[in-house]
Amino acid sequence: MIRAVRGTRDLLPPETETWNFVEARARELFRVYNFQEIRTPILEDLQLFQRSVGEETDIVSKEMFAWEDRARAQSEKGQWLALRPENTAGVVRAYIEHKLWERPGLQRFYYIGPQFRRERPQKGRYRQFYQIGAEVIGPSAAGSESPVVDAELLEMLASLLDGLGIKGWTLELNSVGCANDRPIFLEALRNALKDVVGKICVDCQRRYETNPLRVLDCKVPEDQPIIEGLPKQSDYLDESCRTHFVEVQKVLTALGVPFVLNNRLVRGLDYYTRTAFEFTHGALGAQNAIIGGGRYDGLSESLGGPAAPGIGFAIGEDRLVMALQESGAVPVSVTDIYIAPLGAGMNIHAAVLARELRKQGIVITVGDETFRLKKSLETASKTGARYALILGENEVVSGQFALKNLATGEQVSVVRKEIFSNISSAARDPYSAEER
RNA sequence: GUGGGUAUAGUUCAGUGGCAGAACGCCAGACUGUGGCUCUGGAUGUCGUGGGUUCGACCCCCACUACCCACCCCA
Repeated sequence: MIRAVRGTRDLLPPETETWNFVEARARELFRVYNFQEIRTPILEDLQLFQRSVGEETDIVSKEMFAWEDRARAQSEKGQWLALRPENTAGVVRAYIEHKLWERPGLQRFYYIGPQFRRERPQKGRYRQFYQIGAEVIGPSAAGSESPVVDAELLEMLASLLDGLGIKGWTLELNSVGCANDRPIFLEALRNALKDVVGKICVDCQRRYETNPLRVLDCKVPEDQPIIEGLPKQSDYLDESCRTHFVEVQKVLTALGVPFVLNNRLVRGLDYYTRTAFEFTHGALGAQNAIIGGGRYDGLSESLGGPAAPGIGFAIGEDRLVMALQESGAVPVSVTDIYIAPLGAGMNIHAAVLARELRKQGIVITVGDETFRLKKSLETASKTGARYALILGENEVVSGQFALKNLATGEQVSVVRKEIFSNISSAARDPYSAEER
């Protein structure tokens, strides 16, 4: 048997209803905040990620699907391609490639799509996973560095989670500084670590060499007292970063978005500056981050573009869906009427009637004239139809249709034109969340 | 890449060195034009794969593979 490859999975109904629900809600929210959709290729030049995400990050150094493409000519080498491990780099590449800074004002993009990382799968982590993300980017003169932009983005996310009915999320906030102050902080951190390196866990000893910031993120209980004594990023922010961060918090408070400061919050990608944040949710297992993001004021320049500060986030859609399922409110698809043709020659009458009703927007499933009525009603009931409509010789002759409410068992006799009005009283929004 | 767990029906899982099981689901009948409840019957399977031990292996041993969870790392 051929199976879905490791770390990938099929999303089946009815779960896909939940995915569509989440995406529809996100699109609606993006529309109101004036974000527009951007679709960048899944395949990119490997260099894009080496230069943005960072050559030394785990994502690029060992978790990317990358390969050398076939050479175009015998004398040439192939281009190295990669499946995108995240979408911000692609968006910024497109921003530069199409000179989008020439467009007036701030650019606000959103995307929904698959990303790929060659990691060992576990709960909430897949090799093909889905992100719903957004980016705000533009010249400083357009206001791209404004802390209000940060706060607004966070407020939008809070609205999304609340609007989806997701309970128990936490917004963790930090500032990771900028190119001016980060080297100073790093040096202080290294110095402080030098004295305690023998006392910390083996992973942290390795992090001390590779990525000292990660030590702050350590979860080993024994290390916590030591970490408490280490320098804090917040004490090393330069004046502009500090005021920026304070302003972000002020606006957030004014907007009524709850958050907690977490000066140990570290982002895994090299390009982040200043505001860094994470929305977490309990009951997701070890992978509790549902949204991650932050500012990347230098990214455009490091990719050869103009100065174009920006901020963005990525929602782990797989995890968001899990959180939604935890909260219990997931949408269900509904069949309005199951038409049960009864007896030879009734299929054709059923098909004609189904066409008429569907034109009115009624969701119809049609049975088959060879089915016994008992079986049709049973199938209708099991597949979640609200009504069954019996269509046999009697109905064709009399023009009176037996319309049965499958929930209550009530059955009425109606003429063709009354079918719609009899069921539409319970009309519903296909995207409204209903208790299953 | 590392560690732990798991692998038996469509699903969730029992099971014993000697005939392959339950519940739910599926199909059919009781009830020929009335579902849900009940009852009766039926189909389900290379017992993950490949070796080994044994008269005999779903069971014991070895290897492999896959999945799950966790670590590293990250959404």
